Amino acid sequence: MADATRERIKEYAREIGYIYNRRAASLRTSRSGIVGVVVHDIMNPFFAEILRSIESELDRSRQTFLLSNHYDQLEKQRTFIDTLLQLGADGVIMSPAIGTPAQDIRLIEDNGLPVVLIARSVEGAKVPVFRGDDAYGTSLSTNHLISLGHTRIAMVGGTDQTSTGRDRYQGYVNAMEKAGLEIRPHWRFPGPRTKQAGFEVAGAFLALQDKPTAAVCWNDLVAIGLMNGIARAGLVPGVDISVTGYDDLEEAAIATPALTTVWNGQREVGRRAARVLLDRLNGAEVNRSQQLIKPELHVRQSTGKPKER
Amino acid sequence: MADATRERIKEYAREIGYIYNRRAASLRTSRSGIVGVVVHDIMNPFFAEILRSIESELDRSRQTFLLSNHYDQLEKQRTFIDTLLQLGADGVIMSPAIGTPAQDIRLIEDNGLPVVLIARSVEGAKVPVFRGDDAYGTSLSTNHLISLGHTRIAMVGGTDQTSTGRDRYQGYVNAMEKAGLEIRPHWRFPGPRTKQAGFEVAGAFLALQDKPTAAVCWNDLVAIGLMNGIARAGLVPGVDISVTGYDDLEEAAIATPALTTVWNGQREVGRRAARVLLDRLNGAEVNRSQQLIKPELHVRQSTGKPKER
DNA sequence: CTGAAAGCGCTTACAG
DNA sequence: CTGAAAGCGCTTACAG
Repeated sequence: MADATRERIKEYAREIGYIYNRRAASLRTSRSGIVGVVVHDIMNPFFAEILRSIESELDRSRQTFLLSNHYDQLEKQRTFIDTLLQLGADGVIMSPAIGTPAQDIRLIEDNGLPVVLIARSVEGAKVPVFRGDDAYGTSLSTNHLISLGHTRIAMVGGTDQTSTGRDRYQGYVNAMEKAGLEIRPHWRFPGPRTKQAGFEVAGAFLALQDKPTAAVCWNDLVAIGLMNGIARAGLVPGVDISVTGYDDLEEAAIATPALTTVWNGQREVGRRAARVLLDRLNGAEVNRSQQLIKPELHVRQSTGKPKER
Repeated sequence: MADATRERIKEYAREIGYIYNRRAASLRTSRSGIVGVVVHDIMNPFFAEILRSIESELDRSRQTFLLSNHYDQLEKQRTFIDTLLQLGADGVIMSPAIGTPAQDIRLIEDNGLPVVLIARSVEGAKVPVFRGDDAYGTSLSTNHLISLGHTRIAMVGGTDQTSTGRDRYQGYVNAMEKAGLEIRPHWRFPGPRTKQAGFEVAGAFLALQDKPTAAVCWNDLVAIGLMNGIARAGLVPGVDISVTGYDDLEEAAIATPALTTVWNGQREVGRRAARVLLDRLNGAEVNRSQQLIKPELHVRQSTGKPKER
C-alpha cells in the first residue's frame, strides 16, 4: 500500500471519528502501554516533584501512567497492583508501602511486570532502586549545625519503620557521635512527615528543660511546620532556634526564613527510574542494584550560631 | 453451582495465580471500570484535596481512576482524552484547560463517556458542573477587609482567562463598588497561582506610592507567598498589611500568621462530582446544570485594622 | 438448568 | 505481495 493511500485512510478514519481500541490491541499483543506508579501520597510535594519528572519521561515514550496512593497501607497497594495486573500494565514504578515484603515484589515480576523502586528499598528484592543517600544527607545537615557551634541538637519527625527513616536517623547519630556530642532520647520526636506534625512538635520542643538550640528535621514540610510553630510562640527561627529541612522542595527557598536544607535529587530519582523502567520494557538487561543519589547541603537563613552556649 | 463450590474454585484460582483479564472482559462488555480525572496540576494542593475525595468516592465503587495533568495545555488534555477513549474509559471528571471549547466536551460525550466538570465551567457545554461561588467568595473577603476599615485594597494573582478568574475579580470589584471605594488598575497584580508568584509580587506591591493596606489574593498559595515576601521585607503580615487567601487549604491554618481565607468546599466538590458521575454511569438522569457550592469566610490572624488611615 | 458457540476489535502467522 | 483466518480471554445469548 502506498504511503499516500495510507495517509488518506488515516485522514478518513479521523473524519468519521474512528477510535483505535487499545484493549483489543493489548489483548492480542499483551502490551498495554500502561505503566503503574504507586507512591505514599501525591499530596506530598516530594512525591509530586518525582512524579513530574516521571511523567515527562514517560510522555516521550507515549506510555500512559496510572497513578495511585497507598497511604502506607499494604492492602491498598495490593489492590492497586492487582488492578495493574488485570489491566495488563507493562511495568511499575513504586515507592513501597511500609512493610512491603520482598515476596510482593517477586509476585509482580513473576507476572511479567518489571518493577523499579524509588525512595525506599525493600530488603531482599532484586530490582533496581533509586533513592537519595539519606544517612549521608542528614550527616551533612547535622555537621553544618555542629560547625556553627550547636551542641544540643534534636531530630524531629520520621519513623524507624522505613529504610529512609532509619538511614536519616543514623546519619544524625553518626555525626553527633563523631563530634562527641550527647544524644538524648527525648530529643528525638518521631512522627508524621507533614507540616502539621512539625507545627505540633513546637510546643513540646520549646517546653523542654534542656531545650536543644537546633533541630534536624525529617523533611522540609516538618521543618516549615516547626518554624511556623516556633514563630507562633514568639521566637525567631534561624536566630533563637536553628532548623534544617530535607528535600529542598521549591518551597524551601521562599519560606520565612529561607530554609537550610538537603537537596535530595527528586528530579533525578524520577528521571532515572523512568528511564530504567523503559529500558527494561525494551528488553534491556539493567543493573538491579541500589543507586544512591548524592545529596547536597543548601545553606540558607534558617540556621545560625546558637544564641546561648 | 452451589456457593460453596464457587468459593472453592475462587480459592483454587487464587492459589494457582490466576489473574482476571480486564481487557478481555472490557472488550466484551464495553465497560472498563476506568474513570479519567484531568486537572490543571496535581501538585496544587487545591486539586490534591479534591482528588482525595474523588478517590475515596470512586474506591467504594471499585472504579480505577486514571489521572492526568494538562497544565492548561489544550493539546495535553486532548491527548489524554484520546487515551481514555482508546482504553474504553467509562467516564471523565475534569477541570477543563483554559480555552477548552464546548465542542471538545461534546466529542467525549458523543463517544459514550459521561463528563462532569469541576472547578471551572465551559460556556455552552451541557454537563454537570461543580464549583464554588467564586464571585460571592471574594466579595466575602473584600467586605471583611472593608469592614475592618481598609480603603486601599489590592487584588493579587489570577487570570481573566478562566471563569474562576473572572468571577473572583468580579466579586472583588462588586464589593469595592458597593462600598464606594476606588479601584485602581495598578492595584491588580494578575499572575500565576503559586507561592512563588505571590512571593515575587511583594516587591512591586510594597514599592507603590499609593501602597494598598490590604490584599485580596487569588488563593492561599499566592497569599502565603505574598506574606513570606512581606515578612522578608521586614514588615509584619496581618499588622502592616492585611492579606486574605482563598480555598482554606489545610496549610492556611498553620501559616504564620494564620491565614484569613475563604473555604471553597473542595471536599464537597470532589465528592459530589464523583457521585454524579457514578449516577450517570448507572444510567441515571442527572441535573446537567452548574452547582455552586457556597463558600464561607474563615477569619484568622492575617487580617486586622489598617495601620495608617 | 447446562454447556458449547459466537463475538468484542485488534494483530500476526499463514495460505494462496 | 495480498487477503482471509485464527486467536488473545472474556461474557452472553442461545441451543439442547
